[in-house]
Amino acid sequence: MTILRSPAGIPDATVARLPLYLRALDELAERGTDVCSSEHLATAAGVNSAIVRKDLSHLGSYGTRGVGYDVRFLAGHIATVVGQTQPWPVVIVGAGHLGSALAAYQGFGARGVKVAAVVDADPDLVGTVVGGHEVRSIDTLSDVIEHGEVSLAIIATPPAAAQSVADALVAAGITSILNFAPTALQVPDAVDLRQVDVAAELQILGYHAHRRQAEPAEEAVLS
Amino acid sequence: MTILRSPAGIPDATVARLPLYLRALDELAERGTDVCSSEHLATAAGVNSAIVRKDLSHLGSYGTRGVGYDVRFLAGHIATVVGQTQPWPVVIVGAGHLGSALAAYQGFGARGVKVAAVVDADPDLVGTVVGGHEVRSIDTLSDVIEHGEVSLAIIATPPAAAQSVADALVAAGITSILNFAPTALQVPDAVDLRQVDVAAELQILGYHAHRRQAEPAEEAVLS
DNA sequence: AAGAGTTTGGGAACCCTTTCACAAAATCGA
DNA sequence: TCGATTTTGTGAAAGGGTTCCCAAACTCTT
Repeated sequence: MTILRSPAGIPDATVARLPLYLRALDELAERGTDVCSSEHLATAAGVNSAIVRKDLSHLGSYGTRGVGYDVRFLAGHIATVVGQTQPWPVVIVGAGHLGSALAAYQGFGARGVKVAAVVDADPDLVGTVVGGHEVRSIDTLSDVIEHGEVSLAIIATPPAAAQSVADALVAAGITSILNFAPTALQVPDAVDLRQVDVAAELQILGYHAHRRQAEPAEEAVLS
Repeated sequence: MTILRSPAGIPDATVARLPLYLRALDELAERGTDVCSSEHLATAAGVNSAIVRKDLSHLGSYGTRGVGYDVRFLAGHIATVVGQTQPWPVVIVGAGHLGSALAAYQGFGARGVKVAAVVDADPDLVGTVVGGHEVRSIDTLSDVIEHGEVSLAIIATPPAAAQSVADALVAAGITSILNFAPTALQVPDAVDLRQVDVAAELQILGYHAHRRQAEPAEEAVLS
């Protein structure tokens, strides 16, 4: 049996926060801030300062004690670490409501993501334009991928179609998939799969809301 | 300073998986499966069986050794635990591409979520219909909330507007927010905030893809 | 030059989550 | 009825991640 190592380097939890730091740093840079403390960055990123320092220490020591971090330098360094020196080209599979919304999203550019293609199985949608991208037939998927146009894929199809789309993506050599369809996809270990499930997020919120209602607002601890 | 307890009961990691089990169980029930093992459910939910058993043990002992779990019964029980006996009404703030896509999403009903209202600040959008919901003015937000129409809120606005929307939601008494805007919102401790950041998800995938490229496919461990 | 004030980096403790492993409880076949 | 087989439920171990805390390193003021 094969075990997929996650060899050297950066803990998963840290990797998941690097994009937040990057976003926060870009914002700070735009506002003209040259240097920021871990406390400052923590607030901007929505986490606490201890975790910022620990996370950044995994990337090496780029801060100055008594001063803080150089905003532009740190942003550049994180961008390098996450491989964002060039925009990542992504293919969006599914040009329904969600796929169209993603295709039209203007915020990708600043975050190192470029929509390279939008494909759909519905002949009526093929040829239409969403967010400046002409929808191609799903039959062109392997061409698009194998010609090196894309390295990341987003699945925005109905759940029933998601598994066969995933199979096609994997067959064409894609190893990174972001799945919006609410279904558990089966992919090889070597493929990196992330899931976004909006209904599940709401249900999690619902659980806590439900408990708050049930319980008579228990006492807060500590003076 | 106030500390928000997460008092008795179910670990956060388990709560986050309950919606997946619920979805998987509903699928199994539709296919006519009456009983399933932890192994079976694990495959359907995309996790491993040890975790399924541990998670379900937090809800009480509802399985039968040597047999498995009653699909319908377990689904009903989980639905009760997550407070999904009645659909949760949600308000969507922002009727742009993403807000419209969410408003039009047909899958919420089956997952215990009901879109109660869609609001936007743009006068040109107010009065239009998205996914069967007439867009109301954002000025009606407090009315909608205070009249008990909704208990969950989705922010689907541009990042610049997100904080003021969050403030308005909190002022109106909302305590559960799902934020799609790529910005760190500042809310009171008592408010439950979850974040969906599509670009960040892609950047995380990018990091791993980047590493795969860089490293010459290191050896697998174990024979 | 020296002392006061800031802020990083990282060791150590703590906490949460996952995985392991197996006794207990059920079914089934003979 | 009994032994073989299946599968749950759960202690215990292992593994990560977060938080705490403080020495070290820097700036600033006097």
